[in-house]
Amino acid sequence: MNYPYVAEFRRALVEWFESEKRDLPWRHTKDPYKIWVSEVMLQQTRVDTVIPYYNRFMESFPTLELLAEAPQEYLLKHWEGLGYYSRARNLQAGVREVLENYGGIVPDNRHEISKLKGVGPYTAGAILSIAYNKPEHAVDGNVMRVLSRVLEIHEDIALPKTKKIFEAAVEELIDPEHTSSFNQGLMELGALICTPTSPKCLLCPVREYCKAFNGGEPEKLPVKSKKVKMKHLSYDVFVCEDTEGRILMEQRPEKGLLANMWQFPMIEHDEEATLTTQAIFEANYHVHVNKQQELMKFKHVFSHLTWQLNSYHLQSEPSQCGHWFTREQIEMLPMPVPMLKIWETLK
DNA sequence: CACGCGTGGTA
DNA sequence: TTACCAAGCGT
Repeated sequence: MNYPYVAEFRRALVEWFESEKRDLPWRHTKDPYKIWVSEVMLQQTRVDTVIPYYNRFMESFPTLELLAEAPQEYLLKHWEGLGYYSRARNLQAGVREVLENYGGIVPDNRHEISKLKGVGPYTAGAILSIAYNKPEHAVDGNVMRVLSRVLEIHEDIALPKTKKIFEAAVEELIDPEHTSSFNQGLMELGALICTPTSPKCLLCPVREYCKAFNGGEPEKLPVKSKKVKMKHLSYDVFVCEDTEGRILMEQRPEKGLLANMWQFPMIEHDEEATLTTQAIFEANYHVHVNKQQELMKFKHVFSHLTWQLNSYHLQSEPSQCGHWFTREQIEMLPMPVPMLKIWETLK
């Protein structure tokens, strides 16, 4: 790699991290299970968002055994609002693998830990370096941004193959005596100093060893291509309440978007089209509707698509078909954010 | 490899 | 408002 300041870079980064690191809940433990949970929650998710979820999760599932035994609906309720719900199912599957195949001890080597569901190259390296002090790379978006600037790497970080370049770089740079602080230091630097826009170079502990800073244009890095094409879908959503106060719910399929989450019945219609007729709803869900009133209309944006939701409150006769719940029971069901919005409005 | 998979914050 | 993100992984 031909980077002349390895020793100085390590020392400056580790010392900065030790003195400036944020006080975060998962930094009070070296329990590999807890580090694992924190790393999964942090995937594509902001620190401030994760903190309350992590704390609540550890109150309910302080050990790997308790998580392994949890009913999936109870687990998903703890993940409700955090997004990427397959992370929760994969985490539980991974924990069960550890109990079955490794005697309840999280593996301390990349080969075995990488076999666990939901543990990819980044998460493996993070657990190994933070919990076990192993000199393993943990390359995420922060690390690629920081090192693209420090080393002036112009490869497109949106391309999967580019990550190999950064993993190789970390393998050379990593401080073998302080693997945890080194890896976390790179990420903390990316989060606090070496930010995507307007990096705070004058506060950076490694600016003297940064090629982009010395070259003058750290904001031009990293190079990142790739645009996302959005799909738009429109639905009518029906909060159908019978004369006994029970409300009709449905569970989403076990694969795909919002898998296994609960929702009020939804019927898709093409853009700008008329609302679903009461007759169509009655036919689809086998209920007799007495009254219908508009609830709220709003847009919900996912990473790769948007929903236009028009919601209605229906009064119906009791029915034997479908899943009907009391208001108290609905509070226990894991629901995605757009359904929670409708629910909060109705209450 | 490209794409599917949530949500809330920010320029 | 649109765009782009923020500690990725599975398929």
